[in-house]
Formats: sequence, C-alpha cells, structure tokens
Amino acid sequence: MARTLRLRDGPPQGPHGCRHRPGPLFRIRLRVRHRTPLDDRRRGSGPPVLHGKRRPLPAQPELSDLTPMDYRDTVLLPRTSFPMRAELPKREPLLLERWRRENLYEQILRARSAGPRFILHDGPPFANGDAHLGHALNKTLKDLVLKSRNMMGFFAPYIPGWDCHGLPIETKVVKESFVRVPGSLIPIKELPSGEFLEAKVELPGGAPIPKGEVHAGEEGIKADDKGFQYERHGPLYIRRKCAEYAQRYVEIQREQFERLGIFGDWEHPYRTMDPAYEAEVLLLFADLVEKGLVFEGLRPVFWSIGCRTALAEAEVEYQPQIDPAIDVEFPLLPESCREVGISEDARLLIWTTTPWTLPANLAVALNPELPYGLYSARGRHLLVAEARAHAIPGLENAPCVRHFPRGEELLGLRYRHPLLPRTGLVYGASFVTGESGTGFVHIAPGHGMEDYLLGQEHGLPPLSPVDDEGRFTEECGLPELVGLSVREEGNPKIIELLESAGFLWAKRDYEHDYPHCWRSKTPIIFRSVRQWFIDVKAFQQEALRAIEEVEWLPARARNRIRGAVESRRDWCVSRQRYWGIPLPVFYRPDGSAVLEPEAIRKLAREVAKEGTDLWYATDEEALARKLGLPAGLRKGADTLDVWIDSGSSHAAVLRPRGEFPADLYLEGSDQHRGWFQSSLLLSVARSGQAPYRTVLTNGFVMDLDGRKLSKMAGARGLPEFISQFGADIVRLWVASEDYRDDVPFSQEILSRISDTYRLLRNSFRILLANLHDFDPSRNRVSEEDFPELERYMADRLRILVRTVVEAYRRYEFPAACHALTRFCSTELSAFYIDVLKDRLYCDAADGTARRASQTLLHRMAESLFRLAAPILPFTAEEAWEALGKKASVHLELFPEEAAPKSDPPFAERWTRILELRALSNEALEVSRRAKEIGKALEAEVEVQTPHFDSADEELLAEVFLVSRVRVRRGESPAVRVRPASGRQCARCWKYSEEVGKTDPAHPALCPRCTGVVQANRSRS
RNA sequence: GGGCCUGUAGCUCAGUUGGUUAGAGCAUGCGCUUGAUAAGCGCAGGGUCACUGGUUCGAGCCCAGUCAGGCCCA
Repeated sequence: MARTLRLRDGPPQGPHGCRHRPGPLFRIRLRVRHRTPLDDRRRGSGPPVLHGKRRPLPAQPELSDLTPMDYRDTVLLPRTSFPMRAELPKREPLLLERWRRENLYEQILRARSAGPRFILHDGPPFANGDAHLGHALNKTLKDLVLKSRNMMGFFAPYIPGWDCHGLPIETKVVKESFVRVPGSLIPIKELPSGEFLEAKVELPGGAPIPKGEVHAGEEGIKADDKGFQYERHGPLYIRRKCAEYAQRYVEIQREQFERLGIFGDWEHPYRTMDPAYEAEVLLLFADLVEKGLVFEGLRPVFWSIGCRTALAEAEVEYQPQIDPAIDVEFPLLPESCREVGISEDARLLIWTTTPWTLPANLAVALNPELPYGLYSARGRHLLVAEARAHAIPGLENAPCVRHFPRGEELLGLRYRHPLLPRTGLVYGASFVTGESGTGFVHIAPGHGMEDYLLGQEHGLPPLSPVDDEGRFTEECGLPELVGLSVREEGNPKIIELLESAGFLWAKRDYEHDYPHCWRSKTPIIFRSVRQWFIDVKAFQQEALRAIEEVEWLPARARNRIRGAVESRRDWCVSRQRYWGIPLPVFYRPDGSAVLEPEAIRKLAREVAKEGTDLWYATDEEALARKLGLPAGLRKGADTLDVWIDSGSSHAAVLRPRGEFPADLYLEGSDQHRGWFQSSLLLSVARSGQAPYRTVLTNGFVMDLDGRKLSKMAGARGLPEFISQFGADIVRLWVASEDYRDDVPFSQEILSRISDTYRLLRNSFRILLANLHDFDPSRNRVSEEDFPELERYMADRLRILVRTVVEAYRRYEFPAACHALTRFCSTELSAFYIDVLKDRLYCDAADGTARRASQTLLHRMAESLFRLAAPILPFTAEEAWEALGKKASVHLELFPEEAAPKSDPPFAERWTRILELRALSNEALEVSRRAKEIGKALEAEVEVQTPHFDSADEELLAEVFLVSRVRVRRGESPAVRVRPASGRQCARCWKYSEEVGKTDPAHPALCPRCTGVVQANRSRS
C-alpha cells in the first residue's frame, strides 16, 4: 500500500524501489500521467452531475485550441526519497544501530574537545523496575540540554548513573526469590538473625540431607520436620543476588533510555555498587568521621517493622490511615492540686492517636502561653486548654470552674501514670497548640523527635520498650503487653486496660496521613535504637550559605531547598541490612565503638580492588589486622543509608574526572529533599562547597485530570509508547511541555503531538523535495542577488535561528518548539513555499530567481534540521541525510546567529504586503463562497493602496497567488476580486491575455512557459 | 494541619514595568485544490484569563480570601 505513495519520490532506493514492481502501481501511474489540466478543463465545463457546484470557468477556450501535449512532464515537481510517513518505530532502531556503529557519541566529544566544558551530572535512578514516563521526562530533558549545549560548541559529556544499593532492591530480591517445591512456592525465609533460608528441591538420587535445627552462622543444607530442605545463606549470598538483580535492571533501563535517542557513555555508566565508587564513598565518610561529624546515639528514628530497619526521612511516605484517637485522663497528685488550688480529684486530659506509646510516657507538655481551664463533667474535674474544651467529646457544654489565663501557671504539676506505678511532670513546650487535641501532649521521649528533644532538656531517657519486630519488651512494665505487636495488638489492649482502670475519657476512629515505609508499605513507628548519625546541625549554616551561591531554576526552587535544609534533623545513616556499603565501625568487647578515619581509608583502598563484599567475606580478626586495628574487635553489621551512596556521587564521579563542581543538576522536584539535599550536605560537610552551580527541576507527569499519573500506568507506558509512536514523538511531547510545573500527559496530548510532528516532518519533506535538482556547490546564488522576497525570508530565518538558540540556552524548550512549528506552518508552508510553487515548478531550472529560492530553501533546511536535532534526533538525522550530508547532524553546530538586517523601510514594506495579502485572502474567500472562483489563480485582484504602484503588481500577484494584480492609488487600503481575464496557460495554470501569442507550436502556453519549453526542447 | 507552587480557547503554550477589541500553533467547522495528496491553501467559530472581593481612571497582571491540583513536610 505505502509503495504507491513513493511514486513521485526520488529514484528507486535499492531493492525496494517501486519500479521493479509492475501491477497496480503501473495503472496508477498511467492514470496520473494522463491527468492534465485538460481533464480539469473538461470537468470544469461538464454537466452539474460531475462538478455541479462550479460555474463554468471564465475565458473558456475552445477545445480545438488545446494541444494534446502533456506539459506536466515539463514541470519541475518536488521529488524526494524522504517519505511522508515516518514509521518511527521501524526507522529509529536502524539509526540507533548506525550511531552505535559509528561511535557517534565519542565522535561528538572529540569534535568538541577544545570547546568550553558543560558538565551535567546525572542523578542515578534506582536500578529497579522498568523505565516509566517520569524517567523519560527527566532523561529526555537532560538530553535536550546536552544536545543543545553540544551544538552551541560546548564539550558536554553524559555519564549516566544508577543507584544500585539499598532496601528497594534487597526487599525485592528477598520477595522474588521463590523456589518451586512440588505443590507449592516457598519463599526465601528470613531468620531473626538476619540470615536467609532458601527452600530447595531434593534432587533425585541426591545424598540424603540431615534433618536438624539450623543454627546461626552455619552455612549448608538442612531439612526441616516437614521434609522441606533449606539451604542456609549468609549475607554474601543475598548481596550477590542483589547485585545480579541491580545489574539486570541497569541493562533493561539502559536499553530503554538509549532507545529514546539519549546520547551518552552507555558502555561505561557509573554504578553505586562499583568498587571504585564504593571506595570513594568510604573515603568521603572517613573525612566526615575525621571532622567529628559522625556519632552514635540512642534516639528515636523512623523504624520500619516490615523491613526491620531504621529509615531516613526520604524513605518515608505518607498515606491515609485510620487510628484510634483517645482522650486519656492522667490523675494529678493531690499535693500538686493543692499547689494550684484545685480539687484533689483533678485530672489532666491528653489526646493521642498512638495509644501504644503510653507505656513509654515520661512527661506531659503544655503550651505556657495558652489559657487553660478546669472543667466539670461526668463527675470529674478535667484540665484542658480553653481553646479545645468545646471540641472534646463530653466537654462541649461543661462549665469551666477555674481559669488559668496562662498555661505557665500549671508547669511542674505532677501526675500519676494511668497504667504504671510512676509519676511524671508537666513541662512547657511551644509545639503544643490550641488547634488539636486537648492542649496537653503526652511525652514519650523514646517515640517521637519532639518528645526526645524535650526529654533531653529535662533529663528524661528515650525509653523505648519495643523490639525490632515492633513488639513490646518486658521493659514496658506491663506483663500483659509483652510480646504484643504495638499497633495491631497493643493499641486495643492498652485501650482496654485504660478503660478498666477508669482513665479512658473518649475514643473514636481518626483518619489522618501517617508515615509508611516506602518499601514494605507498612506503617512505621518511632522507636529509639542505637543508630549512627551525621551531625547536620554542625554545618547547617554553611549549607544554607552554599544554597545562596547556587542558581536555582525556577527561582522558587531555592525556597524549597532552603526549607528542606533548615528543617533538617540529624541524619540517621545506619541501616540494618546487607545490600549496601558497610558502615565501617568496630566494637570493643565492652560495646564501645571504634570508628577510625585511617582504618576506613585503608578499607577504602581494599574495597577499590575487591568491592565491599570484602567486609563480609573477611573474618573479624583478619579484617581488623588488615586495617591496622587491635585484635578482639567485633565488626559492625550495619550498612550505610543509600542516600549516602547517591549523595556522594560528586565525590565518586565528578572529582575523579576533574568535573567538580558540576554546571548542572537536573532532577524531579521531589529531589529537593532527596538527592539535591544529600549531595549538598555531603559536599558542604567535606569541602564547604555545593557540588553544583545550577539546579534545574522538573515537575511530575500528570494524567488528564491533573492527578498524579499512577506508577502502574506510567510504568506500562514508556516502552509501549515508544514502540507505538516512536521516540521522537515522546521527545517532542517532553520538549513542548513547560516541565517546570507538573507535566500533563494524555491520549489527546499525544495525538496533538503527533499532529505537530507530522507538520514538522512534512515541512522538512517539502524543503528536501524542492531541492531535488539543486547542487549548492554549483547553483548557489549569493544573498546580494536575492529577489526581495528571498531577502525578506532570509531575515525571517535569521530571527528564527536567534529565537530558537536563545530558547535552548535558557532551557526553554517549549519556546523552541513553538518557534519551529510556527515557522514551518505559517511562514514556510502557508506562505513562502506556497508562493514559491510557480517559480520552482514552472520557471526554467536555472532561472536566477529559482536558484535564489533554492539557495534559501537549502539554507533553511540546513538551519531547521540542525535546530530540530536536539528535539527530534532521529527525524533530523534522516532529513540531514536526505539533504545529501554524509556526517551526522549531531556533529554540527547550530547555525550562526546572525542579526537580522536592520532596514526599517524594507521591513515596513513587507508588513504592508502581508497586510494586503490578508485582505486579498479575505476577498478571495468571498468570491470562492459565491462560486465565482475556485483556486486563487482563477482570480485577479484590484488593490487600492497609497503605498504601492504598478511596478509592484507582479510581486503582489506572486505573493497573493493570483493571476494578476492591478494597483490603484487610493487612500484607504481596499481589495476587489474578479475572475481573471485572458486564457489559462496549460502549463503554469495562470491566466493571461498573452497565452498562445508567443509560439504557434504552443498555443496553450503563456510567454514564460513557452520560453521554458522551447529552451528544454532545444537542449534535448 | 504547615511550607513552596500551579490554574489564560478542546490540547500545548505566549502575554513585557498594570494601558486599546487577550494572542500563536495544533485540533474543530465550512470551503478550495488535486503539481506537497494518508498532503497543501483559505476563511470562520471558540476564552466570565479557576472563583469572590479589594486597590486603581484602568487588573489576565497587584492585594486578600475561596476552590481545584501538585510537590514536600507534620
């Protein structure tokens, strides 16, 4: 089917050329060849049945006047091998293959090696899962930046990276490692010791496997009571599986990114699990240790029960959840009541949505500034904030029996714990507000950050009677709770205990957003455990200063990062997992820690050779010796937070390549709290300097309703969209969106983008097609000899080049897209090309005006294809090749940004011409509706204007696309249309009185066409 | 609940320091062409500038609030 379309394309291209195929093609060709203006003439004059809407044409010649000659063969119609249909999904992989074969990326770098450097440092995506539209957006934006910078003459390398360590991968690996056992799937089992058991199928004829208990530290195969056999694995096994998993996804994503047409050193990406990378992370960590920025502390951290590890802020996500919200009465000691002069049965009322933290309660906080009151209800006397009384169930209408204008007066009251035999004090805290709860906040320093800080202030320990599994320990003091899971079992039990003890005032369900583990999706708890921290406060001010020296785009991003750094707490960097860089600490027998910068550096040197498996593979004795540490130490089991890994990339990637600091980081806006911050903090902590000069952010991909695109839809999207539409369409979508805000995506948008793509492609095509007989080395006309139309359009081109290059420079890709599309549709297609058709098709091949037009068309093609190359790398390359270029368009520089020629009278003249053209089009449309004319050539136009005279008639007719223009001097511009007089030239279809008067052999031709045909004939 | 943002035709975007009837491309409709033809050309319709108030001679733009959406945080 598609082959018929190539009929008018250039000569056959290889074995698929159409001329080898007879049959239907031939028939169509015949029909086309015989359709001449004659046919139209007959149709035009035929009965209404054939062409009823049209009135007979004016100046109808007699049939006998016509020659049978087919002038169509003497017309220079457009021809090109550049097909109208893109078939991107088929064509793009071929170009990728060619680029790979020619090592295009290296060629580009070599070509720019002398240029100024532009370093965009890639933020590493997790090597986990398929690439989705979010990735496509970010990676394509990076590529737009780099391709355009490259074409501005910069040396702009791209080293893609992947984040390989961490929970996301470790949990996936554990979850996915199923083993098929007859009749069921048995997952890898994690033991409390943190080691793993993998179920095995017994091999036929295999040696019998001993039954028995599996003991910690023991490798080997055992069978359990039910006959399943397990293989015991240590950390090295899990780490190997994780590395394989990560590598698999590095390759999958690499292929998907490459398919998008993104240029980079795909053969040598950086991976955070590379030994050299790991070594640099350890060296950076050693520097922080040396500066005293790393400490061990017992304090509340986000604890994921599902993943049995501490989490960083960035690993926590908030999801709606229903919790029991309870108001609990805390009885005051009688002596306290006497002190403030209230009845001795008075109680404080506290409100909490985490009843399970009550066993760890050590204090109560109030706001010293707020007024409080003692209310009487249900036979009780309760203290609450006055602002809250009306909102507390059962207190809505309770009389206030005693006012305390300032909470201050209640500081130091002592209460009895409602469930435990201990007492606590009331402290002041500014974080208590009158906007929720009761105005009294129960304080458990082991279970909340604010609580912890208040506890520090008053010497309260971070009591945290909860174990790694999220179950109460004996420390909680309530035997009936020990072993219960805090949320599922502990909450109801505690409510029950409170109720039976008579301290539960009210209870209801409460829906709120609650932090969840980003991996296991389970609710996290705040729990105090011994963890390692980076003392962010120590360099927070320096970090804030560094922020001011960085350019943030858009500018509002500065607020975001500032807010993130200002509210930053100490960074919990230890993780109780295997898949990561080991936290290089040793412990003495008494439990004290040994964290030695020099030992860490020695470790780094070893790791650079062998990778961090070394830490796990070497026994403690030997490892300590190797690192120059005394004997008798136990090595730590924690790994470093993955945000340390990725946040160290400036040290591991930029520094060794001499590219620190980077010119640009470009990531999604969520990275203000993520990678932008972790990178900044680590860089400032080490060297006092931000790792980037400019930070550019992109928003998120949103679906039609402006809602967040579901991960599923997005993940399904990318490879599917590329294989359906092609990478250039996806890229055009990215380039035409204002990425600084959220980026909408929908079926309609994609369909509009495809329209735009077709428009650009057809514009490229018509440029190429009209250059089929143009050889720039022989046929070029210099600009001084241009007709004025060409001089005008040459300026339009210069303006376009400046606009687009400037848009690229400012990373404003939608502006570049719009300028390109507007130029192609409005200036090229609807104006210049349309006007040029007569000249290009009908003038003598070597006519000066024709060659001048082609000179400009050629320059336009060279400019447009290069300007479009960053956005449409495949299509631009294809067009560039069709223009006869041997080397890749991506090796080119942008066209020179010459200033438009400043000639105000000339510019004004053309503004007037275009205004008159618009008037003429309007008038032509009226005649067309009145069925007086069809196409514009059937008309002649009378123009009344003060600005032009009869010398301009030819130019105006050309620009209006009509057969003739008559100018009449007159004040107000006006246009009148009438059917053209004279006869229609059979070759150029223009009407003129001169048709047939030049050469009796060509009675149907105008003088121009006669001349051309005569010249052709005498040449052949 | 808090911080930082966004909201202009069906879609994607312009809209200068506040200043005439708010623009472009695409899409839509109606024509034309059949020598760019799974194309091309012309004309037309389409906007309460999210909403409500305010400042001003004058507001898409400045201020306050409301609604919707996003990211981050609690």
